Amino acid sequence: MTPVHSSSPADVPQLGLRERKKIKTRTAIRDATYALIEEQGYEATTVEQIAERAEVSPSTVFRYFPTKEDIVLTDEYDSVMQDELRARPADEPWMESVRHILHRALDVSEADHEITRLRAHLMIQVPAVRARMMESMSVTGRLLAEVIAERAGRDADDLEVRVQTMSLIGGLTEVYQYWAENGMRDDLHGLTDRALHVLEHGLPPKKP
Amino acid sequence: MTPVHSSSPADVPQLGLRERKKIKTRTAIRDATYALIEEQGYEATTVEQIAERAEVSPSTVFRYFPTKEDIVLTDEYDSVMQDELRARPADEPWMESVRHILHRALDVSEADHEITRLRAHLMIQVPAVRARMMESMSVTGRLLAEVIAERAGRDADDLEVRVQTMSLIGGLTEVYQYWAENGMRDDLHGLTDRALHVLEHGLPPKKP
DNA sequence: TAGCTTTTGAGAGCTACTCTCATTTTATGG
DNA sequence: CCATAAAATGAGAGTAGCTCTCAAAAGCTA
Repeated sequence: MTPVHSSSPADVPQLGLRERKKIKTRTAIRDATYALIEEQGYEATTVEQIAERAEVSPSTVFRYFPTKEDIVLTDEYDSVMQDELRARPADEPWMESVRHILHRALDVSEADHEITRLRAHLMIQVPAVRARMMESMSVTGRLLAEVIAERAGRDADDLEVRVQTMSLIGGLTEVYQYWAENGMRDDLHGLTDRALHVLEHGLPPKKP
Repeated sequence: MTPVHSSSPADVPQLGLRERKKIKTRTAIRDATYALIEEQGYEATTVEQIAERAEVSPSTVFRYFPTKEDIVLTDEYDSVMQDELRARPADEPWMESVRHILHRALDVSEADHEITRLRAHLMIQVPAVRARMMESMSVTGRLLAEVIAERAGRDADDLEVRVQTMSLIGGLTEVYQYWAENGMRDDLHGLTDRALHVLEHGLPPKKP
């Protein structure tokens, strides 16, 4: 859900020079982007500026990332989440498994909490980013659906499975949005638990 | 959810000439857009072409619609739905109310089923359109939240209310997507009922 | 070192979208 | 009915995201 971008430069030793350079360029572009956005904001930052600071040509930027939004938003963590979900005991209720990996994902994102916050900020400020984020959430949803389908003994293309999954994604996206709108003060773990409770048992009556 | 664009030209008599012309221009742009998209596809259709066929200048097109996607997607029906939802008996369980207005909305969209299908098609073909549609769904969600909050005796800004609402929206969006992907053969009413059942009672076990 | 493949940069081109300013069109008040 | 204000339009210039092509540079293989 929330990614890591700053890869330690030493953890890929056996790769060829070509591959290593690619990774370097990729992170250079991302870092340049994050820096510029914090200085000037998202819209004010042009791809040309990004290219300049990353010391590559604009063409190269687009070779690495299809759109400007993707520079900020791409995770490589979807499949990791999927694997972790699969690693949970097969007889565990899937909602319980989801709860587990969500909290794990939150732990990871806390390590990168600068970026988590920047993204949250962009999400409520920049419509294009929000839209792109929803896109990527629905991709995550597809992966989730496969695992949920396994557990439920159903097909991943099942309407029921897909609806269940995307309703989950929708609810969780709203948690993030809520958190961002309220100044990122609340504890995301707590909010997530409240959300999962609603999704499992429906709206509890009254309270305020 | 799905809008009407072709407004009968006679149902706005007491409006000034100015207002009438505006409406005419608006629908001219929309009709031109729909026609061109069916002839050439979405991407191949430029705003310049749209302007030409609608007999206005490109500037005017952008004065009426902020983005190209909006020409295809803007509904004026959100507030109508909200009103209808409010008109339901106050003691009716809100899920039941939602079911009612969804089926009503589907009836309306059947009247315009050309456009409903075109949109569904664009939704699975054009990422930008899909993204924009999700945006507009989440706006609908905000309106829904207000009514659901009333019924549940809660605040519309409540995390619980917002999560419930957006999970509903997420699930329903997936119904539309499912329908589009499967050649728009199924009955949307039936699919919607199945979705609502999942959202209310969770994933039923096994079946295929 | 030679020859092959991959990556990069330069640059041209398209289109969505914005802004400004002059011109036309509609509304209004005397 | 005309003069004047207000609103809508068109023309045009400009920005930026994004695509494509082609030739030069860099890494790989023998």
